[in-house]
Amino acid sequence: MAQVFLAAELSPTVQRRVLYRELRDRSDHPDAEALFAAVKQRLPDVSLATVYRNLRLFVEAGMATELKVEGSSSRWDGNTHRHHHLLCSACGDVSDFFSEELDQLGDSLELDRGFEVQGMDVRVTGLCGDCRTP
Amino acid sequence: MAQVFLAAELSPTVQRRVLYRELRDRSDHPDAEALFAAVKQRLPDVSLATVYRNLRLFVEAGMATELKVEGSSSRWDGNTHRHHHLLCSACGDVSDFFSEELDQLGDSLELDRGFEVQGMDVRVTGLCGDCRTP
DNA sequence: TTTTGTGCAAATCCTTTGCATGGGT
DNA sequence: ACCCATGCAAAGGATTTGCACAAAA
Repeated sequence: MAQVFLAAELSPTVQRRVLYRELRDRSDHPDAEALFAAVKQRLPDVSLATVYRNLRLFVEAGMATELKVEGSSSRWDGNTHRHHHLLCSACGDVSDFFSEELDQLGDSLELDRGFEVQGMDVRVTGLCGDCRTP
Repeated sequence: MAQVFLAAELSPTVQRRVLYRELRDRSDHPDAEALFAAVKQRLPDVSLATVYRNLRLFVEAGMATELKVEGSSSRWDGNTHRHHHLLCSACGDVSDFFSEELDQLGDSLELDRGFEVQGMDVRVTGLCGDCRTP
């Protein structure tokens, strides 16, 4: 993990390390409050402001992504590999999915207006396994 | 336009008709403030609350879509045809694009966990024509 | 006259910021 | 000592809500 902070030119404070580890190790795209609660278990005095401040820094450094979805506050994503999202319209759950074909198609998209592609996020909405058959 | 309101079971008040028309006739995915300003030209006494209230109703009725993008307030989209979005990371511009292949691929996506697909929004980020070569 | 929609203002939620303190080098 | 990150509390922006009045049925 040390290299990550080194590369990002961010000093690896305890708060940052605990926050980053939490974000990286879970795949449920938590919001700031959830991360705050998790970090607080280890660092009872941490503040919500610190969580927000550092999430912003992580995003700037490419260590994380902000995911704004309707119906909730921003979700945060520590997965830096190319991937896309499944959004459950019933429970609000967000999960990752990967698709070779989609990525290839994305790379070769013919876009008019000379748009220069930097990235792509596919959001598939629907019902997750749990919500489909209760 | 009357049928749209009929189908949505929304009474076609002046405010709603002006707002809907504005939203439907522009493709720049305006935010609530921009729509408010536009509607105000015709209805000087309209309130921002009415704009927000009705946008929500439009979305519930499937007449519009909310588009939460980072770095700005919610954008609203009156295009009800299947389409995707180009987001310019420089100027914040949002535009539509269409792709047969993408839609077909989306329809046939093999998703594990028994996810039942309802819709798909592809967000391509990058530089729009204007920002690419200034 | 009953219902429904509106304008206004206040409230709420999420996120950011200013500032004094504390920790690390 | 210096600098940067933190905690706290206050500020800020976007959106929603309560309420009294107006419009429509």
